[in-house]
Amino acid sequence: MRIITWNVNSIRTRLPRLLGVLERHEPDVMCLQELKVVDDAFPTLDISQAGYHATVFGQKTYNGVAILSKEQPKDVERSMDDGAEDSQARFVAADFGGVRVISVYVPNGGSVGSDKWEYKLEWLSRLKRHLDAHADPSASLAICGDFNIASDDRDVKNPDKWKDSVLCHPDGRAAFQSLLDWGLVDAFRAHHPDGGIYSWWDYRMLGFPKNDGLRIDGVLATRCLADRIEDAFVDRDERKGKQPSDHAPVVVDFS
DNA sequence: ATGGTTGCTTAGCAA
Repeated sequence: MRIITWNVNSIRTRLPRLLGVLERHEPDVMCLQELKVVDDAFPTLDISQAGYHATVFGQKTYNGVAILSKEQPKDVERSMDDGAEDSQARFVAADFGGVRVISVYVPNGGSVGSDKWEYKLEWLSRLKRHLDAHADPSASLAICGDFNIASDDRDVKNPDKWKDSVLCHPDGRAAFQSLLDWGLVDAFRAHHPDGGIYSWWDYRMLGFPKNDGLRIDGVLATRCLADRIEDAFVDRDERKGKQPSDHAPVVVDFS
């Protein structure tokens, strides 16, 4: 089973690239973030012609997540079901052949100490509580997405530059660790323990040409799934050329 | 300490 997660930063602008990724990598499941369109504007027909179902939780202008899949989704959820008031589309989940897959777009956090920062930490603790209430660490579960957290400095090209940012702050890293402690393995980390492979580069300041990157996208898998990791890589070529997303797709294969 | 770029929406926000 091949799972890809990709923050496309606008499905409208990225559709040609997305169709290319589907054709080239043939994922069984593809988690998307930052669609920036409402459900009705999602290119369902193009995705369908490419051979994929689309489970969409869209939003105008900001956010929006989806799961594309060869198999029909079952038991779709579009919220963490915790009764919280949340106007932001950042969570969608479905079952595919006995594997529960969640596509998440964790809040960026703006700047440390801001309202957006508090929202990020609260959102992460809600996700942890969601797992406590609705998931089982001994079942097959993969949380895939843009976590907006580089969990340690192995995932940061220039740690000194980024150490005080919302992507590397200790409070965010602690929240990420509490997800792992619940019973998840960072699949990409497990396959590349040395780090030095990144999934996001700022559009500004020549981020990509200088490889000033961070790995903030990934797949968190429960143990039974993580035991079956066969391969994990970043499709760095997708960050090249005209109109790239600022994120590259992260691919993980399970036997 | 600021600013740099991209996308959505149309001057300003979010990332």
